[in-house]
Order: sequence, then C-alpha cells, then structure tokens
Amino acid sequence: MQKLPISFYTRNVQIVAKELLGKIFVRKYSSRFLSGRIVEVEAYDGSVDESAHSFIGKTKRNEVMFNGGGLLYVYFTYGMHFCANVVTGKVNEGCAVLIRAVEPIDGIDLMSQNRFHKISLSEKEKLNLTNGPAKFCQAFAITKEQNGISLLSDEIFIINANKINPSEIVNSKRIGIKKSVDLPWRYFIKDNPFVSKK
DNA sequence: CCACGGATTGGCT
DNA sequence: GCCAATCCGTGGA
Repeated sequence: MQKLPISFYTRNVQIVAKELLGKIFVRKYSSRFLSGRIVEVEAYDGSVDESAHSFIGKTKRNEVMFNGGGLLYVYFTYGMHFCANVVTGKVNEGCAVLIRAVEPIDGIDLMSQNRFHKISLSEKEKLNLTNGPAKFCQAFAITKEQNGISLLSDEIFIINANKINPSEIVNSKRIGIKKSVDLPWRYFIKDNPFVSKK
C-alpha cells in the first residue's frame, strides 16, 4: 500500500497510461476513502495529437496539463460533465492520461449515493457506477475543485499495484473524439466488466 | 439489443 | 456562434 512516487508520473505518457492499469485510485471524501482499480485509460499528447486539449497551446482551461507529471487535470464538458486526467511527463509537455473507467473497491455506498442518490443498486446499476470518464468523476465527487491537485497529496492519490501482464492489456482507438481518431491510444484490461465499451 | 438525439455550460474562434 | 475526451432516455427491431 504505497503511493506512486513523482517519478512514476514524469515519464512518457504511453508508458504511464499502460502502467496505470491495475493501480488503485484513492479519493478522501466525507472523512472516508473512495477507491477503485483503474481498468481503462486513454493517452493524450499535445505535441502531435489534435484531440488533446493542450494541442492549441496553454490556455486558462488546459494549463494544468503543462504543469508537469503528478497532477490531476479535471475539465468540464457537454455543459454538465467532468472528466479527470493524470498529467504525465515534464513541464510544458502537455501530456495526460484520461481515466475512463475504474472497478469500485471501497466506499461503494458513497459512490452509489453520488451517482444514483440511493444505496441499494440493481446489478445493472452496479456495473454503471464508474464505467465511463464522467461517471467515474460523479461517483468519486471529482469536480473543477480538484483541478490541479497533486497526486502525492493526502486528498487524492494512486496506490501502487502489480503491473498488468501485456497479454491482458487491450489496445484500441480512442472513444468519443473527432480529431486524431486513428491513434491507438486507448488501453483497457481484457474482459473487465467495468470497461466502458468493447 | 442498438441507434439516435437532447441536455446544458463555458471555452475558444 | 459553434461545439465538446459524455450520459441517458426514448423508440424501434
């Protein structure tokens, strides 16, 4: 049970994306802890990737992506949703990993409240708790308030776990974007029921 | 089961 | 003024 060190995050975004699979995302909330195993991610690289928010250069919205590995970049989209990214690499690189899905571990009752405003869930609702980038943020109560927070903080951090075997990692094109659609920068754990889409 | 479209705000052209 | 790294409800097969 050890926090990932800063040196984990300051590496190449594709490496960090793959290695984030299987790690445990932890969020202190209401004097308790929410946690989940990361099962699906996407890499965004502002140097070559038109779909990365950082591609256009630094703005007020995306500046956290330029502030170096080990930060949480949270953005607001579609007028109602938040999505969370792990910033990677060096200062001014503009790279980040979108967390697309986790498998709930601790604090499932709180996540259920945050998502569905009730404790008792149907089987379908249980699978729907955190299987998408905005669903994950809603369950974990992540909003613009958490934008820029350090992943070495005691509020939000990621716990180390064994690497996922490469044979268990599926690689595909990213989901829901309109630019750079052919880059194969989505990674997810094979056959995991909390992955957002096949 | 799948496809489609509306919701709803803020960032950037 | 356009439109987004999404989600959910609806309607049809």
